[in-house]
Amino acid sequence: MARRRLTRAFFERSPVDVAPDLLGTLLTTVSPEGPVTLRITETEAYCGQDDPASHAYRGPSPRNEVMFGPAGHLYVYFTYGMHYCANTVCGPDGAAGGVLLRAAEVVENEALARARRPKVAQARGLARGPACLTLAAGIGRDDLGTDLCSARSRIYLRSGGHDVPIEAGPRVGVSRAAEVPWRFWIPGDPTVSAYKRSPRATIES
DNA sequence: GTTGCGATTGGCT
DNA sequence: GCCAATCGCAACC
Repeated sequence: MARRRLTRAFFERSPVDVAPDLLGTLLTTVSPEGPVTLRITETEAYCGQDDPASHAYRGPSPRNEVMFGPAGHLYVYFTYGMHYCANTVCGPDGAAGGVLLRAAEVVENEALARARRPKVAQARGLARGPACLTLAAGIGRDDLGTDLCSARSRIYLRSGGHDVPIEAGPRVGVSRAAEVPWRFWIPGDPTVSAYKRSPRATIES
């Protein structure tokens, strides 16, 4: 039987609880070329205005306003002048929590994922890294604000149906709150991205 | 108005 | 391992 979409209640919890629970879940994006499904293998939690590393730390702005809205929506941001990254909004309205989807394994329609990532040789590299994941899934600027819990959205998450092992450690590439262990991954999975500490990383409370 | 740099990636040394 | 690519945001002047 088909698995149901993850519920609003799933996302209304703290991002620190949601992030590990997203490991092993299935992200499907439906486009005119067909569906692609990814099994999430790596995530990071960002805790709104309590978290110096979060885009929401300094309060609402045109860029981050989706994070301040209801849980279960997609926050897509553009960075380094060329990449998109995707988060699920988490926590109660206004808390501005989010979980960054960092890496995944392609489990349905690898052919389409490969067409979107023509230079990648190995299957495990198709969605290895947050900007690679959005490319393989076909997620971009237009998907900002998508309600993942709506029955009609073209992007949704479902339970993978299995418990998975989980490890936690510091987040990749953040220059503030660099020691907080809010990155979660499936240990040993070849699609998990390489850890890189930010060259400007400092410790904050 | 100007400047510095980012929740990154891939190509080159 | 190092660094360029490339642009929007936000901090500063």
